Amino acid sequence: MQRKVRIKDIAVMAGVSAGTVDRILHNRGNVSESALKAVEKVLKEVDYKPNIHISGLSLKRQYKIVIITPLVHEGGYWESIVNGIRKTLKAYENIKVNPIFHLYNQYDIYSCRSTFDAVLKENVDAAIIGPTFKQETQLFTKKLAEKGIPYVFVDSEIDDTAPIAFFSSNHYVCGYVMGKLISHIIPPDEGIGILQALRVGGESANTTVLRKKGFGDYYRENNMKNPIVQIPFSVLEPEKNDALMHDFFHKNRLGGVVVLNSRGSVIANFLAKNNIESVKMVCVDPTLPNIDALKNGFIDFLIGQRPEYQGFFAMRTLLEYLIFRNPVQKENYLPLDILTKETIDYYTRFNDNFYL
Amino acid sequence: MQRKVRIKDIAVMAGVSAGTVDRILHNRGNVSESALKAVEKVLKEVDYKPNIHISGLSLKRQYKIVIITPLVHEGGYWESIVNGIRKTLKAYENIKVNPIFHLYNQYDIYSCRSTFDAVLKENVDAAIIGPTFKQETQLFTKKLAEKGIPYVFVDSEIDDTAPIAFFSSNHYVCGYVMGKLISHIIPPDEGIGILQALRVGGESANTTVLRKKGFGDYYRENNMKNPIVQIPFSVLEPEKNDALMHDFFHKNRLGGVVVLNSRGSVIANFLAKNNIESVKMVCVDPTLPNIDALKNGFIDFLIGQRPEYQGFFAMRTLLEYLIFRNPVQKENYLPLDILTKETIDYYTRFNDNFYL
DNA sequence: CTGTTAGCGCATTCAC
DNA sequence: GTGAATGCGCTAACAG
Repeated sequence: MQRKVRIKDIAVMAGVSAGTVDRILHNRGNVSESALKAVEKVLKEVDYKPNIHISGLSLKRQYKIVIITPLVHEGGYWESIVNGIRKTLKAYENIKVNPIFHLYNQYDIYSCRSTFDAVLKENVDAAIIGPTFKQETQLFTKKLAEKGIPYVFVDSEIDDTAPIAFFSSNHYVCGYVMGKLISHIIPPDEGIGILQALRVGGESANTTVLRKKGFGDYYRENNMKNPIVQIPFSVLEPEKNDALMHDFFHKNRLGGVVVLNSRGSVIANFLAKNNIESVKMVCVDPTLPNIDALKNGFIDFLIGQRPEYQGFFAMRTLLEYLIFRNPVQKENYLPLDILTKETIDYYTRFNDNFYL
Repeated sequence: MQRKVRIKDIAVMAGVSAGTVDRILHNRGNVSESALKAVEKVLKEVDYKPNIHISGLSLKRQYKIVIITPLVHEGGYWESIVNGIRKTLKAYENIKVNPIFHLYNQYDIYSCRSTFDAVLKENVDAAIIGPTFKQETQLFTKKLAEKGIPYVFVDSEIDDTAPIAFFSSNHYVCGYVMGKLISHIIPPDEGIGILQALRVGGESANTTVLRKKGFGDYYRENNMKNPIVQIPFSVLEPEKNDALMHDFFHKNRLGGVVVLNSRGSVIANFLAKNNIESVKMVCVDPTLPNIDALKNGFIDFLIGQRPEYQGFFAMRTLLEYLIFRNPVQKENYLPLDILTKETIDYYTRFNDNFYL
């Protein structure tokens, strides 16, 4: 139980004052070469860990942080991410941060673009980005980099960008596991329906593409024989979906459905309404409607991506980086949780109560 | 973004000094009736949330907390619980606590008894207990209660005790889900082997009994037809197990094995050594050997109980209770994580890195 | 460039 | 009984 080393201790050991140590720790300059050397020598010998809460207590600086995400829906995936971000702010209440939330329509590239433009006009200290459109995000982050504004990604990463960190699940593995799970619960000869959303601007979300690849690889590696069929579906014209699906399920006799985006409940509800109980489902994201479908037995396995933690750690990492400029771990893949009817309640209750 | 209310604010509102408010908040007495009323009135109007970090900063008191658990093994279940406890201590470093770890042999009731006796002789402020033997624990906690020492359980709860809280998974549901998983991966006619450990003192661990009940209920509710066979196994005479199992697997042709305690790797390793690859396995607890077996394909599904979080929240709850005497939530069931070969790495990496 | 000082929110003296 | 003063570890402002 040896006492923690404090700034004061370092000051004594280096033969300088606490103020000087603080200046060095924060790279505030105005320090002589000799003082710098003496302190750095001590720092190498001892393991100094600043106490972030106390630090924040006396820190006058306020950090302006933008959070840019797709539109948040109640009980949805992005709400969980935002909740996680808010939990960090609560847990580190001593640190003064001014969070600014910007939401864009993830199915409309123009909405995303104008949100990015708006952010660039503000003067922010850092950004948390939930990306959807690859090129737009690359352009945006390039401008952030030019301004020296650090940023982190949540949900997924984007090629050719330089975030200080990203927090996401491995979407490829997610799809791979979905393949495994569906293969466990339907006979090897029955058809599997796949759902994939269509976006304005022609791009399919990066995450879905990766999941599809994972699913396909599992399918091939394990010599699955189930016929694969695409389920037609439109996010922008939802009124057409019911007819599309009626037609589809009339023509196709499926053993199971795999939904590679978070909209599994749409299919599940369709099946429920039409009393089709034989179709097994594997879906992503414990959103409220998905949880309902899981509990009612229309979804058999649901994959969770710990969105609260993505948000929580993204904000926490950003704060620690802003305050101490410590190097941070860049790649952060969160667990993929396999949820069933039996385990879902414990899962959600825990996520609701976990604060800190 | 309204400013947090501080003790100072309450003092002004109630027309008293900060010292008086503090005395009232902590029930230290020496307060006049009129001051008490004025402050309590204000407290009802505002939502005062003390900042635990700053509180600890100026708190002189040191808390002596015993942690009583079964022996800790490297990469084992109980090590994770202890790690979680340590993480709380790190996250709340401003709070001065003197943790005392007591370990007993969970397969020997006499070891447990003498550990409890030793603890009763010390003067502690609170206890975290990982219970195994029902009666012993009831006797022990009764004595703690007489001394007014608060305690919390991790891993499982014990009937007829009054902990301020317990943190465990729902072992019944765990067994139930294990039944579901094994039913997904073996044909309906193949045999299932069940493993259950034997203990000195005749008692089988409470957790295993509950899991067995859950498993049995799933089996019956779903009209499973697989023959069930007990696998002979001894923890105290491990040298006999190899011969026992040889004999057993020679006589029985199994489709799968369900291990209701954390020793699944023992069977998995046996199967590996004897090149028996056709037997599917569902086990509990991502201990290092179990993780190995999962990755090598000898275990197919592993159930995780978030032991780190059990420890983390147990200690955190205890500290908050000791410092603020706030009411705490008593029942705390952690999630049951379903792990596979594909997801295990993300799971363990996350648990290793989660600090706070 | 540097040491000293005040103050963050809170608990704890110690005079009054 | 009570308010004012002190200190926890850290940062910021200021005087030299």
